[in-house]
Amino acid sequence: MSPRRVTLADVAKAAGVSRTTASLVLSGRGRELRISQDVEQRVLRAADELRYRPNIVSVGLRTGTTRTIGFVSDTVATSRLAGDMIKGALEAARDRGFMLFIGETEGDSELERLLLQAMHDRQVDGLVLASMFTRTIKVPEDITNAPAVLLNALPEQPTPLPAVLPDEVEAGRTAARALLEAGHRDGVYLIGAGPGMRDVPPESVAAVERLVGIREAFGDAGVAVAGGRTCADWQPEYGLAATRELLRTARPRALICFNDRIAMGAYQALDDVGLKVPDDVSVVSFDDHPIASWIRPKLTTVALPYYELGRKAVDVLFTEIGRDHAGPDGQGEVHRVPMPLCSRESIAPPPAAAPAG
Amino acid sequence: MSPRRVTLADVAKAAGVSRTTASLVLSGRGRELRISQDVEQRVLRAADELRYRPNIVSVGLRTGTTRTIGFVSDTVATSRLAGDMIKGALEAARDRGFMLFIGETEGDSELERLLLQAMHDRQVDGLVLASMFTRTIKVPEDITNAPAVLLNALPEQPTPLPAVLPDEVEAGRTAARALLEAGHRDGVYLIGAGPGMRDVPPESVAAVERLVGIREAFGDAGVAVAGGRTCADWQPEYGLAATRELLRTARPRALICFNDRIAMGAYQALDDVGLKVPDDVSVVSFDDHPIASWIRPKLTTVALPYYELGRKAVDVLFTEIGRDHAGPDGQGEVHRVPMPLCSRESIAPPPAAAPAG
DNA sequence: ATCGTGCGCTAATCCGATTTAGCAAAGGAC
DNA sequence: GTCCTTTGCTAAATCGGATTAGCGCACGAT
Repeated sequence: MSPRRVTLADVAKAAGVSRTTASLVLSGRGRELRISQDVEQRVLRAADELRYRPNIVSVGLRTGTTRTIGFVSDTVATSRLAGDMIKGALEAARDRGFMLFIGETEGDSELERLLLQAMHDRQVDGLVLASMFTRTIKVPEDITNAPAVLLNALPEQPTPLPAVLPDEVEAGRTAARALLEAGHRDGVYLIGAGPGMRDVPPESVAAVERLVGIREAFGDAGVAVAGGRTCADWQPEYGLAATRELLRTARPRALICFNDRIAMGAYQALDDVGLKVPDDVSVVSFDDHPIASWIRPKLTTVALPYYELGRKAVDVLFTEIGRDHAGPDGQGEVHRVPMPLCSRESIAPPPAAAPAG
Repeated sequence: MSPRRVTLADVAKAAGVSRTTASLVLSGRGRELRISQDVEQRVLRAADELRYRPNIVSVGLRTGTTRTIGFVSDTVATSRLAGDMIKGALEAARDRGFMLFIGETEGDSELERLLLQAMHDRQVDGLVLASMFTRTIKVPEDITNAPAVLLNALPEQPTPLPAVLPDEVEAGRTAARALLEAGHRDGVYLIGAGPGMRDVPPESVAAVERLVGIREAFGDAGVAVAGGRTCADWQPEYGLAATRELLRTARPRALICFNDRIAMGAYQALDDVGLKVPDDVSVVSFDDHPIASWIRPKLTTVALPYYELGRKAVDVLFTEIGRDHAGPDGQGEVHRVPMPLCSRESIAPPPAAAPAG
């Protein structure tokens, strides 16, 4: 079918030189090894005319580098949430002429082992180990064969692997400040976790860190959080239930929902009792899920910077690949990516506190 | 750092045989080439003890097959909608010991060219060309170098490439029947396209085919669609606007929304005028987007079978890879994947037609 | 003329497998 | 004893590049 691929030998023949010379010229080492201008031009022209492209498989075999990185996740690739993470990784890789292998473990460590093996069999130059939601993971042992980076995950035990994570603590502060700046000082309730540091779902790094940031910002402002409700799962129905429960005993002025889906449930609960967002109750949330701009009024939320996380992970991976992989270097660095506030329509000054502007 | 990988030569040495023999045994051709039981056992044991795994890069160079397929899309991978398509493809590939390269073109044909090149440079065994939403695409010429399949896309010009698509026409019938079976015969309106065959957004294969199915099912039942509204974009806000507009002049009994986001907007419009779903107005939709089960009442919708689409595409690709790539074989086959109805809470019998059950 | 020295290029090896062709030893026929 | 088979295994070539070592030539110095 397709005409055979053009190889270095073809180029060499067309230029009337040896494969060695052609290789030297094309790898830019012609000068260094004293190839004449004339020959250099001939080779370059031949390569161009024949549309020569080096076979990366061959290069991979000889040099050990395949210009390929593996992106292994529990279920990120196919999570509707974090596709942007892949996108960021994809583009960062593309910028450097690298391709991405994608693999999913679904949390199954046997699958993970197999997947990492398959990637090593294909001589990937590096690995990104990603998690759909921020959490601590057990770093598989086979990892150390190639440079690797944790994405949206922290190692259970100390490892030399660097990690890239959203700056959740600062996000917590950001959310809190958004309310404080609107003038809220009373009746601020949390939905999804809190108010105490122990009221968090297990395994959720995000919950803990967001809560830390929230408490810190309010603390600094001398404001006390009025209360909070945990949710078994951060889904709309649980947000709805938690908010309903809250409304039975309290009259909130503002809600900090721990994610947008919870906020969606909260909207429904508020609507049920005739409370208007943001006039009666302000709502701020986290993630910037697409629904945040679909529900009305549009939700003000602190965005998870998926795209940047993906990019950053690959960037860090490349410096890791570049590094001399000499001795054990202790603890991997943790990179925090800022979470920007998406100001929309769900925050207003509290009714009582709306004097002359 | 990591101990050097175990190679075939290591196994051969450990078993006290030549690399040839080791290769023969491990590739299962030992019997055929008269290798003795004794030697066979020695090789097998050595390979096992050393945990030998063939280097796929090397195999790729020698045999030309890399057990890798490329998944090229406009923006599927990172679309929150169609991640399941990747998942299906990933799992189908994994079942056969294949890995997936992911690439996005973002509709840029130059990027596409580069990406396909990069994949060929890595000797992929086959390609999936996917589109985020069903549409016709211009098939790049470089494609013919390897087996390929179109996913969620139809070729602009006839090609020998097979295509895998959701069965949208049948989905249209399914949606229509869901209403008919609930007893709806009057006041059925379409939101997003229709009622005429010319009232469809450009480029949207889904719109046309869904409309065909809807009209057919109603036609067969002797029922006339009461009317329809097109939407410039199938987003909630346009669904909201279109439904509002409709409500100004009509009193619908049932709505067929062309996707779930439109339905979300329709819900809002109905809510605004105090109409209850499904008691006053039944709603049925397409896609089974996550919000379909988040909004209240939960939306009955005809699901886009993303996961199955991805699986099917890879399955078809494998038969394509298996085929003798001999002569030009005319037109590629079109595979349609069924779209199942997700019955939830948004359909009820029309008020007048709710007699004794 | 002889030797040394750059210059400009190439032969040969390697990466880790697969695959073809063929060799040495044992067994059988005559 | 010779020749032919069959058996059981291996040497060598190959895939497409990168890389090391070194060859042949021209030129200048002696």
